[in-house]
Amino acid sequence: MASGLKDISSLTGYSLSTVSRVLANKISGDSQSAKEILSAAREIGYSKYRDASPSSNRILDIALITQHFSEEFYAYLYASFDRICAKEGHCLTIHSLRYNKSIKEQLLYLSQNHDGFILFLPTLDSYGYRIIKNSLTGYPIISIAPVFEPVFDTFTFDSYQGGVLAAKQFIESGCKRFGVIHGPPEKWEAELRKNGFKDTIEKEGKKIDWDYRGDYSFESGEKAFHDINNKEISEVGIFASNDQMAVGFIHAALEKKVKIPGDYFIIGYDNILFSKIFFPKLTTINTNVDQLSSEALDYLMRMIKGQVQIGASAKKTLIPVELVVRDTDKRGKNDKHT
Amino acid sequence: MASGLKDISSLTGYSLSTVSRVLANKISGDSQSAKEILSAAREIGYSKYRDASPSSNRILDIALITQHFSEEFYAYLYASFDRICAKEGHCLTIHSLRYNKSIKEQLLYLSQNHDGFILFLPTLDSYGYRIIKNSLTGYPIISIAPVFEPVFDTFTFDSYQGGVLAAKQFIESGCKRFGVIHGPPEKWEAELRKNGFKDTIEKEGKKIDWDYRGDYSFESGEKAFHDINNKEISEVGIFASNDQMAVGFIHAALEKKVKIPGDYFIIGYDNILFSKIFFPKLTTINTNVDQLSSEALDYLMRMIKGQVQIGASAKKTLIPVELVVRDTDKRGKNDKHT
DNA sequence: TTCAAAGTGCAAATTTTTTGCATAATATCG
DNA sequence: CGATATTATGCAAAAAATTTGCACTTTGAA
Repeated sequence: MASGLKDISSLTGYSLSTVSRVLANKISGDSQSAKEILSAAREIGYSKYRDASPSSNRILDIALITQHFSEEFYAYLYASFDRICAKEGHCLTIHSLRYNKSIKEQLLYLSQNHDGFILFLPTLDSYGYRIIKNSLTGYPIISIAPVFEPVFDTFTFDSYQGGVLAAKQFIESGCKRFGVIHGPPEKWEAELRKNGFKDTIEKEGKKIDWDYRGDYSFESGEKAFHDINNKEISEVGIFASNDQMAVGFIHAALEKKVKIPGDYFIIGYDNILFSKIFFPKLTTINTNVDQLSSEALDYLMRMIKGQVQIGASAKKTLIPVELVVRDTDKRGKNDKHT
Repeated sequence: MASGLKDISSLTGYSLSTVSRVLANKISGDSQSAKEILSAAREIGYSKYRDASPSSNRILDIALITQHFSEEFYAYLYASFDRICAKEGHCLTIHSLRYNKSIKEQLLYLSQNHDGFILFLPTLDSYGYRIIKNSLTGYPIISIAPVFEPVFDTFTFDSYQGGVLAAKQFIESGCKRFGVIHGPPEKWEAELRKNGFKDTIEKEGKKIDWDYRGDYSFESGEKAFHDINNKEISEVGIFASNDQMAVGFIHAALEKKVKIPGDYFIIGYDNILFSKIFFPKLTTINTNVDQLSSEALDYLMRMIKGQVQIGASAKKTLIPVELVVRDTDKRGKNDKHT
């Protein structure tokens, strides 16, 4: 089913020359003819479609490149990016990188069918990122994975601010003692969440009375509870680096008939579905994924259209997060079912 | 960055003629040269790559076509298909259909870059499926969405059997009264789950004492509890058409200090993450997504290679499901933490 | 060892794409 | 409102890319 200019010509009614010129950018891509020709070219899969400059009339294909993981968050992320992309009339495809194959090879192939990449590769190291950068110079790429030193322009949530918000909530509601459940230390955003919390507490002249090194899992939240419970510290405002650990902590506490809120107060991070369903409803930090998608895509689009320089410096954009007050922080104690 | 035979030729060292012949299937695709040429052709995105017959040496590109939804299940599904696909050395991409654009147009475009489709479109009606079938005759397509009358060869879980398993468990553990929480009636698989349960109960000469029409949501599970609780029927074995409703039911029950298991027994369906985490741990029907992916992909591969006829009759393949006994059915009462 | 089948490269044949030129349509400016 | 510049279009010739006939080489089975 090889397709050529002839097919596009007979499909649209324009002559071969016109079709050729549109696809070689010898005619401004904004005319009616260009629009028809480009859309026909895309539909029949004409190979030079992607060489046409990304005018207002061309559907752009964006690849979200990640590694699938069986977690609610991924479903959220994909749905959000897809929704925002659809709003702009562009097309999103999702791909999972294989680590047993050459990253370069995989991305090179994908770059043929797409106009730009959004990378979400939280486990990739700087070295990996540089390989990508070097094999695709001049190709529009942004990243949405939290890293210390970004190689690509990066959009992430303001994890540090999340910690700050949690700390402020505890302080303002009169907590006197503070604890924190860490995420895995190799995760950059986990450190930021913790540091935002810690710094804010200490700036107020208070200190962290207890901390526990978790790994983001439900089980490590349970273990965290048993740890603090053995030490018999109570009436503590505890910030968990994610909701899973927060929920694990509460679960273990309830089994032991320990009151939350009451004996402990908890704020989580992520606002996963179950944090608003289960009893007691979890106070947590909400991340607005649509806002992240929207800003990231907007920037990528401008990159593709040549309005933003590619590859100069790698800037970071932090998307604000917000506190969602439910029932597990101290303040929520009095007005439970909101 | 237009690429041609010349590029492939200089990349692989073979002459233009050889390259041309490999890509036009004038040479068996199993030779070493064919392998090198095909892989180079794919990497630089040569347009006729997909015309080459799907020999053992060609990477196949499969599209999983769905509509994204922010639910754990979707993340599971994508990860599973991707894993199985990777095992075979093929490449999976995921796409979300837009209902405000021509389905035909979108799929036509995708068919250019892929060797076959897996459809997961639970909300599409027969009419929509027929449009797809007619616009892509001869193209390898299978479906994994539960429907009454399949248009494409379909692989789904044996929902009816799930209901049967739940009923048997209740009967064998000595339950005397039975209830069911429906899923939305327009969902074919929800009806099957319910019917499997009902038929098995009735075959034993018993009857369904209570039923409630839910909509798969957590909230409708809570409402179901309030419904049965007002009617003061107790010691009932209740089969919920999904875990969300089962968990909602339990949640509402625990708030009212009603015992589960005890006053009610519950079996859910889906085995979502939280069903094994929360207390009491939910007895449920597990679906083996990897098995579904594996069988579906295997069949699609054979379709692509021409070993299975396309478009003759639309057969259904039912993947078995299994009962996971935890704490909420009657039997689980005695050995809680397993 | 022999012979058939499949693979390879060169150069010619064929197909596809681009471009020069003439003309038509559209926009711009006084 | 008309003169003029700019852009779009199609034909046919030119250029580029791809396929194929032919001769030669390699490989594997008998």
